[in-house]
Amino acid sequence: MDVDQLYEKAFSAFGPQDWWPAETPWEVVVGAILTQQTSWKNVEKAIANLKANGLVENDPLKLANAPLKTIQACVKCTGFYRQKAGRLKKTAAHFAENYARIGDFFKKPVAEARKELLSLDGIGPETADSVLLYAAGKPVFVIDAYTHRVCGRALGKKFGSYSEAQAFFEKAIPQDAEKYKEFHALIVELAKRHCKTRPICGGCPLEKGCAQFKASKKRGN
DNA sequence: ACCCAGGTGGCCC
DNA sequence: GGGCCACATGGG
Repeated sequence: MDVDQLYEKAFSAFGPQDWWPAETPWEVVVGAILTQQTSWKNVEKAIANLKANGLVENDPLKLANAPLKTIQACVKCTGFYRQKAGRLKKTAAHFAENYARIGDFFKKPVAEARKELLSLDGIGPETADSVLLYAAGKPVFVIDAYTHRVCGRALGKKFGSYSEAQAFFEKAIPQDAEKYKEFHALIVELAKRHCKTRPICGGCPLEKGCAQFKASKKRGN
C-alpha cells in the first residue's frame, strides 16, 4: 500500500475529520503546547479554564501578562503543568513583544517562521509544524508518534527520524495544506482505533479482515 | 497496579 | 546523531 492508497482508504473509512477546532490561530498555538503528551480531552478543559479567565483571545497579550499561578491552575489538568504554564507565558511574551498582531508572524516565510518557533522553549518539531499547518495554513506535514506507528504497519516503513518521515510525506503528497491537515488527522484517527503498542493484526489495519478495526467501529469511536 | 496520552529539553556517549 | 530521563495529571 502506498501513501495515496492509505489516504483514500482512511478517508473513505472515517470521512473528513474537521480537526483542530480552535476559534483563532493563537488558540491553535496554545492548544499545540498543551496537547503535548496529553489527550485532547484534557486540553479542551484547560482551554475552557483559560477562556473563563479571559486569557485566550486572538492575541497573546493576556497570557503574557497573566500571573503564572493562574495559568498553572488553568492548565493543571493537562499534566506537566508547571512546565506548560511557564512555556505558554514565555511564548505569549515572545509574540506580544515582537509583533503588533500575531497574524504578522503567520505571514512570514515558512522556513523563517519554523526556525523562530523552534527557538522557543517548549516548542519542538511537532509543535512547530502543527502551528505552521493548523494556525498559519502552511503546507507542512506534521509527524507524531502515531505517524511512525501507522506507517510502520500500513506502509511497511520505518523512519529513523522526524525529518526523514516528514521529507517522505512531503515528497509523496502534493504541497497542499488542506490535504496535509486532513491526512494527519486521519493518521491519528487510524492509530487510535487500533492496538496502541503492538503491531497490528499482521498487516494494514484497513483491510477487511482486521478484527480490531471492526471492534472499534462497533464501539463507535 | 499498571499503561498510555496529538512531546520537549537536558544530559550523556 | 541517538538513547535515556524527568516532567504530571487524568482515564482506561
